[in-house]
Amino acid sequence: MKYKSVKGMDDILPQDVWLWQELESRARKELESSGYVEIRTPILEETAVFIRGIGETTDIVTKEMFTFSDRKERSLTMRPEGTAPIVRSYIEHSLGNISPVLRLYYIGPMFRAERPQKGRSRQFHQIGVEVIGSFSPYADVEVLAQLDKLLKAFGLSGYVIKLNSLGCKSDKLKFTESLKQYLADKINLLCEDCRNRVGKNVLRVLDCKKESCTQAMRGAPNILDNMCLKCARHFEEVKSSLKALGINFQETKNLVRGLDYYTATVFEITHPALGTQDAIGAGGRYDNLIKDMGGECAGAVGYALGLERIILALKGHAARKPDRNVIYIATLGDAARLEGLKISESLKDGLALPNLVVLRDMGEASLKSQMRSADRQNAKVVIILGEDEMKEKKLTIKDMRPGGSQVSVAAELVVEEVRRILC
RNA sequence: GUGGGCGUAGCUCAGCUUGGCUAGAGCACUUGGCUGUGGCCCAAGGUGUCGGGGGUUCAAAUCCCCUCGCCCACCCCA
Repeated sequence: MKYKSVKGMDDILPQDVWLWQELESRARKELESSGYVEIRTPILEETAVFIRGIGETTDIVTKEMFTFSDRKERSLTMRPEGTAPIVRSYIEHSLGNISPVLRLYYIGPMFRAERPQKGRSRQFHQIGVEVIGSFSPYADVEVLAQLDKLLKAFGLSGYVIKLNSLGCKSDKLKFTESLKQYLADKINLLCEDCRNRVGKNVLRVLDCKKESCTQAMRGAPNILDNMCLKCARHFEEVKSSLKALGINFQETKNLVRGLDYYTATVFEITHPALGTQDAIGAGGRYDNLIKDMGGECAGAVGYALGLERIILALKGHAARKPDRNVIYIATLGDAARLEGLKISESLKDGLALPNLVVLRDMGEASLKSQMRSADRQNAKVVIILGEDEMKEKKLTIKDMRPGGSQVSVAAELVVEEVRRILC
């Protein structure tokens, strides 16, 4: 085979695409009915948007971005995530003027140059939400409640919402320092990865699964103990409101997010069906990002869902492929073929059927093989137009469902007759 | 970047251990049996770089070396 798709970038084939369309349309319906509006930002951004936005020491920025120079030596990057571009757009177009609290959503591909594995590819798709313009804990609650509802709308069950708070910027800093101090004389007890993490992102040592590290972390300082009163209250408010709404969550004190911009509330949705990449979605607050990127100070919360991972989690009890109402027009001869085209147009115009699909045969296949393909396409009705029918200005309409019969009607009456059979 | 597994028909795979007939099966696809009627049944239809390259051998899908690709896991993340 000469050409194949680029590593980690997969085709979504015709036989699978319905599920993607189904999930996307459910998401749009769900989110728009709650006042979210879609935003579409470009695939490419100036590299600096991500360095500033995600954090220059994060793994995403240091080793996972598709970055290249254009013809004028500008450094461009294919977006590895959706939040930084949206914040860029928010500032660039003063979107805060639309309304003090802006609810945005996006659906689209993201790109990270990682080694592919189950639930992880180099081009993957996210559905994400950003609420910009509020520091209130109720924004967090609204977003989480909406997220829970969206997952249910997808038909998902068995997922777990993990919740934590990192505290505000200065809390985070203080906590990072005290962790480093705590670990200063324990470096030798940690695994190789964690020794690295101490300098780069100490918080990650908290969720290392290695026995030796978990041991060493016993007695480590707690995030909650290092949190300022305001952040502690914020977190309490989020938790009690979620409980009041009946939304189940697990408080997970070692939950840490890898992107630098997260502050205060952070969360992650995991699903057991996935394998080791078990997060189907994650998000949190990013109260400093907008200011850090050059905008006015504004609070914000958001999350992103990995569509590929949602689909993996859905395997087994996936949504049913929607039923199509297929009408197949079988023709014999050139004149009939033209007439068939006209009929298919009048059927599409005249029949107000949901999911109506009118198929026509292209070539000069025998009636037998046309009937076969009609059957394979699950046609409910076949309209046969041959020489006899042309001569008499009539049509044969066959009901393909088990026990269905076949009638001959005048050409002008097709729409009516098909409606009688199908409706 | 680091481990491990796997590459034979469009798909799922057998054959490889112990080298040897024209490299197979099921599914799918096309056509026909039924010259204008689907599903079931029957029949016929394959120029497959046996992932690629090199080596060993009279002989390689099969053994050896290299390489590429895919998958799973680490790392990281949605």
